[in-house]
Amino acid sequence: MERLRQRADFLAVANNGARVNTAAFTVQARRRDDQGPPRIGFTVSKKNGTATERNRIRRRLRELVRRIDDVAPDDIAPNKMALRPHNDYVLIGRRPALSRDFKTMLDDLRTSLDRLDRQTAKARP
RNA sequence: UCAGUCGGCCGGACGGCCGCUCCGGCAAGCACCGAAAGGUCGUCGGAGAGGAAAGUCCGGGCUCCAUUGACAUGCGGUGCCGGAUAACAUCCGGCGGGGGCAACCCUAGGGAAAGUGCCACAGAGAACGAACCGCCCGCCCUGCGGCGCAAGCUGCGAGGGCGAGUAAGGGUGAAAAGGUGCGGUAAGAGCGCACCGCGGUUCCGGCAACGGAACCGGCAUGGUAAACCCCACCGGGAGCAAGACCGAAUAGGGACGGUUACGCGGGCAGUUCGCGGAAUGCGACAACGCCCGCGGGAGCGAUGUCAGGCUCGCCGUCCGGGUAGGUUGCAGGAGGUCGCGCGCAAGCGCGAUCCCAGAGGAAUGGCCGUCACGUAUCGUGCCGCGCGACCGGCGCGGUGCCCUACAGAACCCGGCUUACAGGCCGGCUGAUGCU
Repeated sequence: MERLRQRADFLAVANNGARVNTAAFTVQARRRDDQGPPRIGFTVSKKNGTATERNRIRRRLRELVRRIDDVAPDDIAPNKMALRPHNDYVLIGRRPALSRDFKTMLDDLRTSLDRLDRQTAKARP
């Protein structure tokens, strides 16, 4: 996956306004005006714990993003769940991400992405 | 067997599926991102967190800046001795002091006769040596007793007063001016003596810290230096966000060219310079900049003219600095392992062998399975004492829980400190039992 690495990119996504909260993380999204693949960044601030715990949160979030395309339930159209190209996403980790069930978090991410899609569709008619 | 003490080590294992980062080989289109610098994408093989990676408390390497050298002063640090080391506040081996039956542990351990300060409370007294209660002596008064007819004489483990002696005892304190004992004395006192302590000298042992012995001195020097201070030794500053290279967009700077398109005057500034003992004094200077004024010019309002206003250069090419960003520094090192030698040891030397993380919004992971370990509980077998109950120990089986503590490299090393579930190994000491 393409990663966001520069501070300016993170600020751009944060200022876009499209965001969805779940128990374990917050998702922010921003549409770019180019033809590149989706890019994603992770933010886990210091208030979430020690360096070891923050590492673990980021790794589980990263694994979520990697798995999002793999196994889509049959009852939902797969292209609706995936990360969209020419979009930037930022996942902000929270402390429950340390211990929350992995499959539950995967469902969380799917519904969040779905809601983000509808938000951005509403925002730019 | 129990209790203790010291040292060392490990810090889940194996497997499956799907991934991440780096290195090396091969292959490489000119595809993708970017204005550029540069980065991304394939395949095969290999490697990929710790004992503390942590705190950032010391010591170095490395980098840049500063620096003629030496001395002095200031500031900071270190502080028994010897050794190890690149260096250290570290380590090793000793010494002194303190604690423990012992193994062993603790120790910021120079100087208090250079000077200054402080020593609360209690207590009479806390430092140019004190005298409260006492003890003792002398004198006087009172009291009591004896002798005497009386005046008086005389005695007293009695009371009081005055004067002198004393520091043994009591009491206060963290500490009371050497300690204990004997002698001595009116009572006492290093006043004398013995031992201990202290100080000095000499000798012996030791590289040294220091230890031992002999002799001398009657005792002089209270404590506090993590109070100031004194002495000895050490120390430039900042850090990989160091530093090096590449380098936009935008704004701003310079040069040249084009365009008629700027010129002049004054003021301001300041770790500046000169004069001066000095001033807020006098004088000088100024690239760039800021302000004011004068003259000229250009542009702007639908257009022309006049008056007034506003703005002040524009275009092109090149150059330099520098920001975002990129690359590098950045993984072969005071390196690991093994062997031999030297050393009590810390460690050192020689030889062989190995290459062992390198991210950058930060790789080393996610989801599972099996097993081990631990723990709880249930069932069952054996042992204890002949049996039963209870209890304890051991074994087997089932189930549940934890399915693992502290914790994540960030330029690199040597240390220190702090955190840590559970476990393993070894040395030593004490007590007890058996032979």
